[in-house]
Amino acid sequence: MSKKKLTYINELEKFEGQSATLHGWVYNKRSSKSLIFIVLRDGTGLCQCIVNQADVSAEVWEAADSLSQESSVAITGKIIEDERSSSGYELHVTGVKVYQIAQEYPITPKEHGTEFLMENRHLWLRSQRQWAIMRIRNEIIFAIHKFFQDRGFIQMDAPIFTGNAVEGTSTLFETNYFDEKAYLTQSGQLYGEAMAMAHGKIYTFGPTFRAEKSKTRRHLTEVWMIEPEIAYYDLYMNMDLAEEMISFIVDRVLTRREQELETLGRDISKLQKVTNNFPRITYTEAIEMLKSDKMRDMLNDMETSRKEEDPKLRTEMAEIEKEHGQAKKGRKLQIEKRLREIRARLEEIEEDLRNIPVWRKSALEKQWGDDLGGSDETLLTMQFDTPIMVYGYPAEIKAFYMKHDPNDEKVALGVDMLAPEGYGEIIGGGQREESLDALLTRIKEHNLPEEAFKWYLDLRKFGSVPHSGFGLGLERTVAWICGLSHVRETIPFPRMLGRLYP
RNA sequence: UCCUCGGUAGCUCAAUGGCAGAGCAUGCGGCUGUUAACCGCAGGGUUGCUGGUUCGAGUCCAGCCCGGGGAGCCA
Repeated sequence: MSKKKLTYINELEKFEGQSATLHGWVYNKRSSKSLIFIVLRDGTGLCQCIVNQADVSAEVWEAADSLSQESSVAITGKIIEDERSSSGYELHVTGVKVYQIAQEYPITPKEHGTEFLMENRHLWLRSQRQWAIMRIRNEIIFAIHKFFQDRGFIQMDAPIFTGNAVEGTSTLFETNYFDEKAYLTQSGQLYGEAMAMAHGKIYTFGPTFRAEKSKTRRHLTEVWMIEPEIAYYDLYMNMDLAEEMISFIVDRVLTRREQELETLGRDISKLQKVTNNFPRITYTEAIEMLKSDKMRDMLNDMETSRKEEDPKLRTEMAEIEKEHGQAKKGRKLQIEKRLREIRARLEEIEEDLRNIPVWRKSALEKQWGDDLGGSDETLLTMQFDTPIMVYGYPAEIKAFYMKHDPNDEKVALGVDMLAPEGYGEIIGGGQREESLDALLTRIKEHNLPEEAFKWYLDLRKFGSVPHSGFGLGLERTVAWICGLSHVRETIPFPRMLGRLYP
């Protein structure tokens, strides 16, 4: 006896001319007197199903007519190639089996605001854009595993509960662990180092938590991090690895998820430039770039172009508002959509004009020793087409475990990778301090409890070796590759300040 | 925590201090190839909350609540 199998929309070409049954949900329905068009969604794609009253029984017609948006249904019919269908195929219905008629589905085929969509995240995931993003996220996750597994890395898991605040800087979520204080991890790195001493090359892949009250398009409180850690790697080998990994991921997404990128309207040419040879600039060079005349000119140009754009948009707005009164229905909708776009852009311009002086001040007055802010990172990445790597930060602003440059004690061998197009830091890492004495000194300098790091210090007592690693933020990577304006759309159920539901 | 913008029908948005409206969604009717289909009719409101100014407040003022994105911090 043959096993029962389902037919999916993404394999319809195999069934051309044959009868097939699709199981899914009603994405949209349109009808005239004797024709009903059902756009069916089955998780693999969309297929338009046509019910012709002349071809079906009264029962089937009534069943089709009763379908509402997101009703669950099995539809049987002949698969026909047809240019009028977006997928290239459509189904001429002969049978309809209703599983459930959906109540009024809240997400209508219309624009919605973010607050409403976030409240309905559990349903929003069914929408086309969200569907495409999740498939790209999956592709990125799979690419990361493939990249490391092909290179002999062992995936190991760091604990999520930790007994101490690792770097002493970030705000962590505190939990009660059988009457003992425990924190949700902000990084698996220290444990990664222990695992690398056992297996040579390892990577962790898991959730990390930050309790900081950041409300921006780049922040979540729960994010997934990928943290490779490699024995006998120095900073430069570490940078080579990070660059190869990012190039590999982007290439996989470009070749295997082209359709989804198109659904998102992503400018693929920008991703095609991401093929190794990322610029590597030292922190000191970055500071010089920020303080340069070129940077000043660029900011002035930005300000001028925003100021010129503003009146142009206002003129256009006045013109189409005037036209709106006597416009026909279709044109009216078009005008209203454009008006919303213009209003949104005007708000952006207003905000930019408020921010540019702040950015200019931050960049031009930057001193060696200052940390780089979000705007500084954006300004730096605007000079390049690919991600860039900034390395050799002032030791003072970096974590205690980072190795210092033997040639310059003030410099730490840390590296950040900044994504282009303003997506900010996607990777942070570096070479770790392998000397027991140096680590003990740093722990004292940072006022950290030596006792909590006893096991970590053991790694420097028993066969300590030079080693390096980095952490990749999955959500920011997904946001960048998908070209999204906010990280909240990169994870099925985002956790952020004020958002614990659904 | 600070700065800034916002909250009007289920949803997206209008409304000089002067009768709370449109589109979508829903229900009913019409239409034989629709692509956010279209056309007609109908139902649908504590204008975030509390107080104040005013003959009169969605609109002005104060406080609070909720949300957007920016600073700090970070992936």
